[in-house]
Amino acid sequence: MKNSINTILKTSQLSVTTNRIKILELFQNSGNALSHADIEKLSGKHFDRVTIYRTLQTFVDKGIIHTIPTADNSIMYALCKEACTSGHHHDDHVHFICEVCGSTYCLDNISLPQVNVPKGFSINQTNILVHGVCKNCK
Amino acid sequence: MKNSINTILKTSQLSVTTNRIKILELFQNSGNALSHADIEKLSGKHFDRVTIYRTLQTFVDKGIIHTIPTADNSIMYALCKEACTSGHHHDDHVHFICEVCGSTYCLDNISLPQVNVPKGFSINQTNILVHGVCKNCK
DNA sequence: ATATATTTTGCAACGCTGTTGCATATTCAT
DNA sequence: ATGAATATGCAACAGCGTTGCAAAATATAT
Ligand SMILES: [Mn+2]
Ligand SMILES: [Mn+2]
Ligand SMILES: [Zn+2]
Ligand SMILES: [Zn+2]
Repeated sequence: MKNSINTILKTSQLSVTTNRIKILELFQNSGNALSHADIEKLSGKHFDRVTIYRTLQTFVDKGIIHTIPTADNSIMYALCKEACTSGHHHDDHVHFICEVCGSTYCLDNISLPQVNVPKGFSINQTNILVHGVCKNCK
Repeated sequence: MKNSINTILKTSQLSVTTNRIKILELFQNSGNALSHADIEKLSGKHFDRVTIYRTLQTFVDKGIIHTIPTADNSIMYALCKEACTSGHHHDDHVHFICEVCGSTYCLDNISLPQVNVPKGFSINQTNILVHGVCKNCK
């Protein structure tokens, strides 16, 4: 496990630091999306707030994680499962937020629906956010 | 026009004030969605920042306007066109953000696509945000 | 129309989230 | 091991939104 984290960081041309290893571990162990606040709590406040912001931004830039816009204007982050690279994300999947447990899921196995727009409009990117109850909470 | 604004406010059991009339006029004249910052600019800073926050929140509570979550974590507001009432919104339509002019459209005439979720998940609400180029900018 | 009660507004102060500059510490390459 | 490059922590700051409270505006009753 720690080996694969090493690989992820090195192939992204990032220094391997305690901080980055710990944050990547949190994502891998969680499975679901995490917020900045989640990471602060889960890490036991061992590293600085600013460092977490910078680490998350770096990971997004490198295509290691992607952001998930939410209805309450917080930002969630989740590991990229598809072949995302530096500056080129391919995370076009539905995101699901459970109203009971609060978990945010990346539904990457679900087909993205076709969205219709009026004549003259053209689509570049589609974000779909679904609220409901997850399978663990039903 | 001012008469219909009067009606909107009174049927929502709200006092008719200069402030609320002005903000409703801005929405009616704009046609597209507005942010808090937009309103501050358009109103010429004649009323307080806090009053705008409270007015927007009141309008949302009363079912006069609805919020639109955006990918850059700002909040946009738009007039409710469907029969929204206090505490019960029915604004299930696609929102479109033009990457050229920045306008946010409520596409209430477009059919909402069917989103598939895995077995065991149930849907309560769907938010669809489309980025692209609008008909005025193509 | 006037007086009273209710609601709204503006101001000041505050909290939360995220950012930047810079000196120090850590990691990397030789 | 040494020096260069990179990452971190700290402090300070900015922006956005919230709250308490007194003054002003609006609605209601007489
Ligand atoms: Mn995702
Ligand atoms: Mn809308
Ligand atoms: Zn759940
Ligand atoms: Zn446009």
